[in-house]
Amino acid sequence: MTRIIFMGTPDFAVPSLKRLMADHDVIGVVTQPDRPVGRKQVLQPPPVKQVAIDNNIPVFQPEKLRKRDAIDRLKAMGTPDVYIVAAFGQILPQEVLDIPAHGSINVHASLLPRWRGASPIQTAIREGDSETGVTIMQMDAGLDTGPMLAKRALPIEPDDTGASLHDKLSVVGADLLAESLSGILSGQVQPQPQDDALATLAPQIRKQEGAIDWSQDAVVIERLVRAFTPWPGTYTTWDGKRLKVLSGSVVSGAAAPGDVVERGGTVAIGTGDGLYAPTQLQLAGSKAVSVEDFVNGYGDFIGATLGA
RNA sequence: CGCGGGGUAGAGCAGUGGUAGCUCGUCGGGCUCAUAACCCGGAGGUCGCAGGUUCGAAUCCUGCCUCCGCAA
Repeated sequence: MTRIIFMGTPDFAVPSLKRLMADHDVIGVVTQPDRPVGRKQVLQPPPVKQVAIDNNIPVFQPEKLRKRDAIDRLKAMGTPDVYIVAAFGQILPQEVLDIPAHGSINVHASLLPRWRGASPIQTAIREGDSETGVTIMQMDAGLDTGPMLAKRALPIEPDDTGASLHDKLSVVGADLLAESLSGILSGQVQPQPQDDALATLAPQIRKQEGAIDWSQDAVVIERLVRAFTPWPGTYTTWDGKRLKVLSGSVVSGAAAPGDVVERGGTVAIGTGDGLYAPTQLQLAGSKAVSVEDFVNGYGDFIGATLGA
């Protein structure tokens, strides 16, 4: 039984936490503070906190773990053998990393050193990678720069979305963590330094990146839509209103960027190269509908120009 | 009280005081070698709920329920 304090926040971290609880002694959970969510702005606990509460594990929710008193309170939770971090959402100062005898271990959703940073899953899809995976690493003061302890690859399917890949990787991460933890702690695993020359960065996504630029190639747009599903979503504008593009595919043909045309019975939009045929659309204020329903209701959609 | 848009036929929409309409689907018939094509015809709606104003309300007013976009 290893004594563990777990640090994580969103759904991605939940499978890892659950696996650790099954096999080890999780003496505490550190997660982000409750945040206001939804139109009502109701405070909602992060998913990881909910799991901790359900299992009677003490929870600590520091606003900033770099603050003096936050570190002191963290220490007061007890000294575990190791901190295990999965999508926690805060940068840990060296002082914190060094508290446990075995340091701090991170579960990261990419094949490091590729896609260090906050959005490895979406970025891998967006850039058209054919595979991605999970890396478990010894944390150091840098951003996902520590030596690697275990790695597992996973192909990115043509229909994978940010959501589907997220779900797969969260499970793979939990599995890999569970399988490799004892070997890591016993010193049987040789840490492998990352090759900085191969490093790429997956920075935090800003919502405005979801705005579709129809002058880009259809394949690029198609990947962006999948990568940003369901968050932060992709959109264009039509008739002065925001139009979410929820899914679609690339079809052959050509039209001026942003022009809505009809090709062989399907609705398609012109891009820089090729056509993009949306399958699910959502106009601001109404619910998501198939492109067929959309066109039934808005007869003047075909012939319009989007994103103007 | 963060800002804003909706709830009308099975689906998506139009209709802002005077007998409820469009596209798709559906049913029946026709045309065709054939069709997700085309033509003809039909069924299907207490216009979210409850009050109010009016000779008359989907349409105006009040309250409520509910869906959604932005923001966070």
